[in-house]
Amino acid sequence: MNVSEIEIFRDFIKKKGLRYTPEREIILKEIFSIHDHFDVDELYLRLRNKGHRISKASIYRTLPLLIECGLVQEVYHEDGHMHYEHIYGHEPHAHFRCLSCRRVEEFQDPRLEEVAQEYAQKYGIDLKMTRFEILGYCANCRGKGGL
Amino acid sequence: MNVSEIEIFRDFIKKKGLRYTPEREIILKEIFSIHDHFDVDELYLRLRNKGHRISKASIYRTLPLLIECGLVQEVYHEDGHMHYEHIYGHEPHAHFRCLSCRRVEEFQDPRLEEVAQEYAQKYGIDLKMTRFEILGYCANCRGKGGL
DNA sequence: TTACTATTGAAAAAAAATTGCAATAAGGTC
DNA sequence: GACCTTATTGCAATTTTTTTTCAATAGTAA
Ligand SMILES: [Mn+2]
Ligand SMILES: [Mn+2]
Ligand SMILES: [Zn+2]
Ligand SMILES: [Zn+2]
Repeated sequence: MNVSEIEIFRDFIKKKGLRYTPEREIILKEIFSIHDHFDVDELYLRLRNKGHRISKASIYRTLPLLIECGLVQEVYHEDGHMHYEHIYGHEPHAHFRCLSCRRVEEFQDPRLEEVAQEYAQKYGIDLKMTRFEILGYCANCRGKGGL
Repeated sequence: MNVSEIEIFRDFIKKKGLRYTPEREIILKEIFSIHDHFDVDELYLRLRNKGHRISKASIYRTLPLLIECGLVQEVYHEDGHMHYEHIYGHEPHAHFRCLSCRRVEEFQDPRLEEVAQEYAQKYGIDLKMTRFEILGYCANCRGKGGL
């Protein structure tokens, strides 16, 4: 676990005139220890299992801050709730999701960033993030009659 | 309003052994009369204002069917709920969303489809849909201090 | 230390989506 | 058309997700 995401978060919090609390740091650290996509409930349970008594309200309040400073991203909405991932220190990547087995695969392609950059440049946009998703049936699931 | 989406939907419903009801057709027609992104509540209110007494439950039950047969798509999740659009008869397109004014712009780029096709081919995926989103601050909003 | 005020957890509330159920009606068969 | 089977409907209740309220706590600057 690198220390730089902590510095980034603290600087961001300070610059906004907010307060850097233990709860915020614990949430940040936990998120960067998850090397997968996660949702609020998973994060909450993980913290809880480690003995932390951090409320879901605090998680819901902290996530937007982490997203705003570019450390975390909403990845996809599935089963009625959002799924997240930490992104600092990772190359931007796209996601394939199987509509049947719900497997999620990541992949990269420089053309995706290119398209985003060019569009941002053309319209004077301050680009914050991109999301590219492919939905379909994986090789194992295709032909098995959909769901 | 083309008739072909109706045929597609009816064929799909029949092939699944389901029943083609007036409610389902009314929902379909209404969706194809909205030339914009919409959410469940907007759709419900539009139907209601036209005198239809279609329940939200029916809308929530019908949307997955329309998505499954490729007529409708989830576009983005914002303000805690999903937003949709009809896609039949439209070129695949990407979305830019301004994080400040929430404006949504559409644009096309053949490279996006290329990337998706190539990935699907490579891994034997039965591709159903792709979603490409750019998030950032539009030319009007940038520099105005974020939110 | 003191003062100010942002943050917290817990509970309540709000919002979104799903489900149970009795009445209805689609659509196949005669 | 009449009849039968069973999917679908609206409504209300429920579940799930997210936000908000509020009193207690605690971060930060002076
Ligand atoms: Mn990922
Ligand atoms: Mn669109
Ligand atoms: Zn699969
Ligand atoms: Zn804007």
